[in-house]
Amino acid sequence: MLLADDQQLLRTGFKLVLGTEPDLDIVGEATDGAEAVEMARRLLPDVVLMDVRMPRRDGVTATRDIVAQKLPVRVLILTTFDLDDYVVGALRAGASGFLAKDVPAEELVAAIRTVAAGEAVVGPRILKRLLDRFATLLPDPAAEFPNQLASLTDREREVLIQVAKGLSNAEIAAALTVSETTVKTHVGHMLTKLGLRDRVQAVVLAYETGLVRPGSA
Amino acid sequence: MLLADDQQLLRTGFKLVLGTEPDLDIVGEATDGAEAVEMARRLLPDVVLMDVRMPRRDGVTATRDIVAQKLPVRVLILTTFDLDDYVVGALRAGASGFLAKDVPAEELVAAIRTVAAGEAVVGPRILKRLLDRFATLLPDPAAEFPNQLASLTDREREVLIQVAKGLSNAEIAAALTVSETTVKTHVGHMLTKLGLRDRVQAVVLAYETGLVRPGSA
DNA sequence: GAAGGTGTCCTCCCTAAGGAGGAGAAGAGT
DNA sequence: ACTCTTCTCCTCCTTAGGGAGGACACCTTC
Repeated sequence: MLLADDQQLLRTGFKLVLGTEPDLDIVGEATDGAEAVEMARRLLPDVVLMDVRMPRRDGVTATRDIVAQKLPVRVLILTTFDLDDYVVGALRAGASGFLAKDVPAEELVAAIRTVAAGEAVVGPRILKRLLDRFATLLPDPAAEFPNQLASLTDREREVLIQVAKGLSNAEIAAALTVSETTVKTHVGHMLTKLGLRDRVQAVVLAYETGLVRPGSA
Repeated sequence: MLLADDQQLLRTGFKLVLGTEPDLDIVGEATDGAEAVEMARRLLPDVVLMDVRMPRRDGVTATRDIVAQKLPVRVLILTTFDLDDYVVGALRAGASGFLAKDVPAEELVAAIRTVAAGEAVVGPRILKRLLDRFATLLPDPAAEFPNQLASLTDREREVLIQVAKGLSNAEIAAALTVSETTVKTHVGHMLTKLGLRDRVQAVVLAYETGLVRPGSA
């Protein structure tokens, strides 16, 4: 395990707590982000305990570097304040967990073992916020399609999906084995029902409502 | 606390485990989703332990109902298999936590207390998946756009973004304060560079590559 | 100063797309 | 039986979109 925190006092505290656990070894201590990256690469610890706020290089970008190098190293972020910005940034950077620094010792120890096992840990308060935010970001698979799409007939919705794949009317006709005229009729009805001008806007709406999603193509 | 699970055996198991905790009372047991909603409203437990898969009404929609009624009740979802779909759905529904049913007893107890305190709990394996997914959902400024988009000039990419909003050439021209001819030139170049046939396919590509994302419109 | 890239604009031309309007067949509901 | 909806297909017409090809201005870079 690698300790990365600029506060000497805090490092000492961690060493005290973790020293009682025979299976957890502190193989090094870094006092800033740049040093943390260097030591992670050299010492290959299972886990890096990384403070977010550090001189020279903050914990988030340091995490990004470590993860980008594809080292067999998991990063557990420690924060004094559970600010969303840090958490989201660290998440993107590829951190395996986040804990507030005020966690009880046993929880910290348990968290380190969990992260070392390749799973994730997030402190409860932070998790709460994260989930709230996550919920608003996520498309809802179970949700009914808001109002508008409901007015479409099955066939029209089907055509819309084909349109949202980037297919021309002729291609859709071939795919559904109907005439191009029929496709044009469906497309026309679909557009007026949805109040759209052209198929381009239909594609946008399909993505925005979640009728189709990136990656499902 | 309210137990909602259609398996009698499982309910008994939970009662055994939770019975040893003096501060945790099971105030009721529901055997399906509809019943769970009704009992939650009537008994107002601090926490509902809810199975995802239940007859009549699955745990996710039941959770949605409970949350929608703004009851002072937190829902902790239990899953046998940590399938993403359930987790995402439950999240959207407003659940406060998710645990796999194979958690150790102490963890379950701790989780219930955490959820009762208004914070969130997610089992480590599930959390890992969730974080991975979350990370991909978040815009990552550091990621290069995969190959193709890189060949576009700034202006062409800018035009593509406008196209992906569903705007016509004339509208784009107005938005960028250039002539429509210019826009057509950019669109044409953009299409040939990306090997696309028309603007519809351009929209699809914009969404699929993450150049634009659902919700950012 | 020449060359390449970019951004701006033009004309000429052709086709896919979309609107209007109508029509027949099959099924569900009254 | 009758109506409503959906799906199917048609014609006629207009236009936005896209391809080809060229032109000019402004940068950097060599």
